[in-house]
Amino acid sequence: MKHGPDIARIAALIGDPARANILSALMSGKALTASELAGEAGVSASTASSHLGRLLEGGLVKEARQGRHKYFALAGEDVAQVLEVLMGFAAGQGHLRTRTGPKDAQLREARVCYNHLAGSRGIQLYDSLFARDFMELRGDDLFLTEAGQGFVRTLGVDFDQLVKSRAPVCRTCLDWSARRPHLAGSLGRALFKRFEMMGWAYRVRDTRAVQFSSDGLRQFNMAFPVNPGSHG
Amino acid sequence: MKHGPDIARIAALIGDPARANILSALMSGKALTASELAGEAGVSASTASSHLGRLLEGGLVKEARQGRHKYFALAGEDVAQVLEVLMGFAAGQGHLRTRTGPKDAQLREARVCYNHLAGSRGIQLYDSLFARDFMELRGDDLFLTEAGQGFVRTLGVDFDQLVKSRAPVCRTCLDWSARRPHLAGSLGRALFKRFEMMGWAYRVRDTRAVQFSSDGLRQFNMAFPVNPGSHG
DNA sequence: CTAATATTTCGATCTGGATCGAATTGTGCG
DNA sequence: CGCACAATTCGATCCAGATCGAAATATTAG
Repeated sequence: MKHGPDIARIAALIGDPARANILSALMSGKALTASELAGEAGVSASTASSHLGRLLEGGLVKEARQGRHKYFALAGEDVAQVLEVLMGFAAGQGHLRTRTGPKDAQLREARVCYNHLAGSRGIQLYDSLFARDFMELRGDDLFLTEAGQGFVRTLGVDFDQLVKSRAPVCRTCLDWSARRPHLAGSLGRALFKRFEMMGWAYRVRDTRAVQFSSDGLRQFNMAFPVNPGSHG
Repeated sequence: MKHGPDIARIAALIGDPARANILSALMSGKALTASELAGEAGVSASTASSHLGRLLEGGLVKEARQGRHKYFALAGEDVAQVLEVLMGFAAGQGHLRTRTGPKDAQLREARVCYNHLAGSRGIQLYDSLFARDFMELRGDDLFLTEAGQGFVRTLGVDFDQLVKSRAPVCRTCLDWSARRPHLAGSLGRALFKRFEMMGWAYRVRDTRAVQFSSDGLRQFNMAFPVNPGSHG
């Protein structure tokens, strides 16, 4: 009866507890098999398969066969974005599934959002890039400046490679806890991958939490300093 | 079976077509009666009432009795935010309920997001405030600079009044069409209200679309100039 | 090829919740 | 007070879809 995008369709997909659990599990960015996801969601393999079929058709997840396993992952950052915002709202509603624990604080500090860094550290990264004129807005899109491109290269990011692929390099993703944008896009993913490779940070098993090593945090803070009050 | 916020609960609320229509209708920012919403959703009064009860309990809408009518509105900007992002994703999925028409182009240009300006004009406003150093980031939050406070006063916004109320003055809302943040918060609301009062823009009946008058647009462009490539 | 494991399909069941119309309650108007 | 209209409650119906177990199918390992 109405105009506008069909939000009911996709909200209904997320609205089932089993599917929501599946999607939440995939927010870690790791691709998981159908049986693993069945376990996460607490349902039988057959029901999980049915749910995955639906999510697939709905464009929320994608599959990748690999050997005898079939791996599932979120279809893209758009999906992660939607889930982030939903989580942010649900959390704000005070309807946390489990009471707020120490794990939660860690998630606010640093976590992975599908494949890029989120949480306070993610925001720090985003702000720092702006503050140092490494990133800027042109029209409606984010771009790295010349200086910014040089900068990320010093961090070991193959920038030319990123540009070659058709995926957007810089993109905004809204933060779960702080309600502030942070850096997504292929650059966001590449940077986080570098942090992992350089041993600055690592993922906590079976969680979205990201743990910085003490030395890694120092290096991170040097690479992405914060100058309060000088956004731009 | 999992950690993290209960997104299924709220997604399920949005996931019903009738409720989604109700929420979409409320995105116009206007408060509507139960019967009006029933009409929007295309269901009987009794079912609408039931849905509204659910939405109320779920914290997505709030009610305000006024005379013999009971007006419903979105519970807050958080809700509008969630709906915006969902719409953005659904639209990107190519699952528009109706094919993209002229109306749609107008929505991209300027529309109301709950109570503040969104679309290209909303982004222009947001960017311009940054470019002219009227708004800045301190830590995780947005603030108006001294100059910015003076500026909005020249537009007729009672800034002190905004600060007095406990609601956040500046807040980010992610844009539906352009995937870029724009200004929400009580300032976003106040500014849009001023645009209406000054006759710069008016809402198109029964739509979220915002139409600028030709003179109003000129004034708007003067007040919020765009300097491409100089974000900050 | 055969065995083992992963995944999907099928058939059957069961239930939450969406829906409506009629009756009831609530509120303001005259 | 009583009428008119708004809104909710109630009772009844009905169905999409969530679920499972078992059987069928795929895929790799040996």
